[in-house]
Amino acid sequence: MDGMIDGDGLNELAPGGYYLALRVGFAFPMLEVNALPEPWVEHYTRHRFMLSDPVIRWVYGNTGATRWSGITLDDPLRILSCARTFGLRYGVAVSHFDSADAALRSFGSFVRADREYTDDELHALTTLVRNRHVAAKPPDTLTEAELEALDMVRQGLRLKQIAHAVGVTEGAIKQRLKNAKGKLNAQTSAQAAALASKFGLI
Amino acid sequence: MDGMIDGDGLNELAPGGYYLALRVGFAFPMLEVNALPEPWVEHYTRHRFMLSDPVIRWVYGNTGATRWSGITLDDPLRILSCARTFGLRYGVAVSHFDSADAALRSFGSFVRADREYTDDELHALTTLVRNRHVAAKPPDTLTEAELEALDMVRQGLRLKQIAHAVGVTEGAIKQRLKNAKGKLNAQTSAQAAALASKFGLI
DNA sequence: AATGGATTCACCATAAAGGAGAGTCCCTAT
DNA sequence: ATAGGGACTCTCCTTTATGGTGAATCCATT
Repeated sequence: MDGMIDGDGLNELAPGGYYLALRVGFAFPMLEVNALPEPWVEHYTRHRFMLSDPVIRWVYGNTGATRWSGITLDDPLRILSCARTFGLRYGVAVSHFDSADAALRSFGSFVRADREYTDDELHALTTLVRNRHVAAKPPDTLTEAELEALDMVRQGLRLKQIAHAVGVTEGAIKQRLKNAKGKLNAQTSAQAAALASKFGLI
Repeated sequence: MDGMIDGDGLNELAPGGYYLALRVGFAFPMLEVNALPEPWVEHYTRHRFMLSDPVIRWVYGNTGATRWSGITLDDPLRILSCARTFGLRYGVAVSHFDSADAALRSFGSFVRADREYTDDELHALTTLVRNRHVAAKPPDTLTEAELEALDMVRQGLRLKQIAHAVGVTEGAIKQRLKNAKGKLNAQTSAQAAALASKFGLI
């Protein structure tokens, strides 16, 4: 339903579930993918584990990859052992930090129940997070006029209304939307507006 | 540009800026509004203050409202005094927890530079966060068929393609989208899809 | 001065979206 | 049982969006 494809073996690398937070800025990520088991998500949410979670604290304080078992931060709420009771036994945390790119971070947590992760898998997951981080980068080539038109489409205005509000002809708005669709690789204005919104461009 | 209106006096209550995270679930909110001063946002982001920020830790551990000056949690990175150097002098933290509503929390941080907040203002901000929390609640009356159609609109499919993929007539898809627009109070399918996406419905 | 890019606009044909109305199916409350 | 209500379906018609083509303008770079 989501249209997300698994071209990078994520389902095989994390058969027990995973969590991805891509392009975290001030506090929260532009894109969040939560494929952890629902019971654990429910329990984690209800107990507000995030700020105490050693995995979260590790990815905020480090760059690279580590097995959960290699995290030496204290765990007063015993969140990691609690996770095991939900079947989340072996895990890897990956943190990617791209200082050149607006200080945006991406991180992921990956789980399997059968055995500890290998060094190769750690490396593969590091690469995966980096690739997803790059893939989630929004295009920066859209002009102000194009973004303005997209934003008004998102708000439910018609081309005629947009043209009148902006003070140009309807043809100009069409052209702006057409350009925007091309740059966002979108088939329709609705998709382009949704993409621009998801990317935080509007 | 965003269409957000200030019908609740937020600009007067927080002349120095504010931050709102509405309907926080597993880790991240459905809606984030960051109206803090840009230099502070930049500094805060680059230093990854969030997990250490006593204000964030307070809202995650409490319900209600407090002045920043009344937060007794330790502040090893001296984030609050650092904030003062950016002009964020007096602040209020509000945390709203609605256990009856899927364990979703909302919180906000509000700033003014001229004087400490009054009790009345604390109360007003508490009400404001609760109202915003409720207002951000997505409608739950959309049917599966309607959400399916909206999701395919968001992905850039045409009505004809949607109808063919789903196995119904184009007219049926139009009706589903019409119903969805009514329920979401949207003028166009593009707006409806963007709204449903923002609400996390699709 | 020339090149290229971005923007703006017009015109036309076609495709898609939107609106009104009515019928069917199914579940529920009277 | 039966009268609603909601979801779903469909048709007919109107309005709107999209795609293609061409062209003029403005601007920064070469």
